[in-house]
Amino acid sequence: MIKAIKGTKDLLPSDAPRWHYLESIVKNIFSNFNYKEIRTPVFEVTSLFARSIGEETDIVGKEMYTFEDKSGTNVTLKPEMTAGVVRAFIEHSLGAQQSLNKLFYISPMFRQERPQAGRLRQFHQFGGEAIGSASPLLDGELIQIAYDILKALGLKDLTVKINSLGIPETRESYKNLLREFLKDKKDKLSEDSRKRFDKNILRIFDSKIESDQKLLEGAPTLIQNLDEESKRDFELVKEYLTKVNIPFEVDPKLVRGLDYYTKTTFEIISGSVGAQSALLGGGRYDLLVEKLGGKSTPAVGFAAGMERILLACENERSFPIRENCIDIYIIRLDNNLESEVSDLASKLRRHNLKVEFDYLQRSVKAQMREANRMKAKITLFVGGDEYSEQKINVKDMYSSVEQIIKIKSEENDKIIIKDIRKFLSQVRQQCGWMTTKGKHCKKYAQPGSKYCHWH
RNA sequence: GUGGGCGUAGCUCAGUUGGUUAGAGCAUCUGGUUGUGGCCCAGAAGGUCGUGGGUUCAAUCCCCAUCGCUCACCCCA
Repeated sequence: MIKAIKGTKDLLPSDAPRWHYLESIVKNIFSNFNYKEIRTPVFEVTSLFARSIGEETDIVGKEMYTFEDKSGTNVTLKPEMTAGVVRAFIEHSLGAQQSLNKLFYISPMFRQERPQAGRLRQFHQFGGEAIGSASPLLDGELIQIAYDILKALGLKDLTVKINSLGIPETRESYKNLLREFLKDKKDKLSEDSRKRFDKNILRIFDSKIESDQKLLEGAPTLIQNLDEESKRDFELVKEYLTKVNIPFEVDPKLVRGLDYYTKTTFEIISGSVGAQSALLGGGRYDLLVEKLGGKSTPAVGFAAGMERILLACENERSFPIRENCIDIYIIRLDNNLESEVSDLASKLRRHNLKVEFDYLQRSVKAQMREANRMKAKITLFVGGDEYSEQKINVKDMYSSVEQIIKIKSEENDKIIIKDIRKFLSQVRQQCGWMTTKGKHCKKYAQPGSKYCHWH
């Protein structure tokens, strides 16, 4: 049996409602803040990522899906979105048409890591990028968008962490301070942290090893050593968050791995997923546009892991999924009426009704079971005496009330549509089929029940 | 790349301290009177016990290898 590649997952029909729900919230909230969607190719020239994310990072160093295409071009499946967005921004001179571009995206990403809970080789991110302004209002705005999306999904166990990395000059001098501080303790650091000491000393703060953290006690923090402008901007970000009621923690250890960050960085972590607890992360990247060959343009953005978010939602049972009901199931009473049933279904479907019928020549009982399973609001019975009198039996599946209605006038089919619609809307009103408050749907939507989508 | 755990039906899992035709629940299908669902009842279908070797009269069970899944480290969303 051929199986999906390691670290990739099929999103099956039963998963689709959750994803649609998440995507609709993302689109809605971004749209309230007037962010426009951008879609860039899934693969790009490899050098784009090497230059933006940083040669030294693990992403570029060992996690990219890189290959030569038939023309010999070295291409890479995108491991993150910012590089591609900035490339598109520059290539299409978006900055010339509009001084500030507020963009969002939803897209698959690829990184060849060992899979684990909340980590896949093909995964999905949504995110936002505001390119063209250095205003800390945008830092705050993006954190607010991110936070509001997670809240809209019903998530509770969230922590917003923020920090500032300052500008490269102050960061370099701070690194020297830290190097000085740790110099004598280097031998006592873990092996990984010793590597970080040489490669990217700031990342020692990320170490999960207790002894490393102990050695860091009393270390100078980056945030105390910021330049005046970064300090002021950071204050403004905090002010923004306070005003919009977003609880946050200043975490001087929040370093983040991508080379292009400057000033504000942030992360939102969840206590309801596994070890990979960062649901999203982002920050300012004021130098990246210029580095990639554009005009010097400040920017800020974030990226959110959709699988991780959905994992947190499932663990917290944070939102119920509305049962997928159909409007009408047509029952065929005589097997030789197959084409009539199909014909009727086609007409109803063209009237924007969700209609299903049996394609397998099954018995009436089996058809009814199917109608019940699909949670049809009403069933139509086609056949028998009524049908020869141009009438059909309509049944409200919730109350079991049946009614004979005329199916055809001499002139056209419009009358039946009208009557069926009327019956359907009565059914909806009577028992609240369309809402989760309705008795029937309530039964099916109970979290933990076997009818619930959460498993 | 490193380390731990696990592979029995579509799903969730029993099982045999090695011994005849490998089980359950859920799901699926068919029935329970001529044209009616949910509950209930009856029946059916569905498994090379991950794969390949080895030990043995005999392996789903013991040993080895391999593959897959999973969790954690690294790193990151």
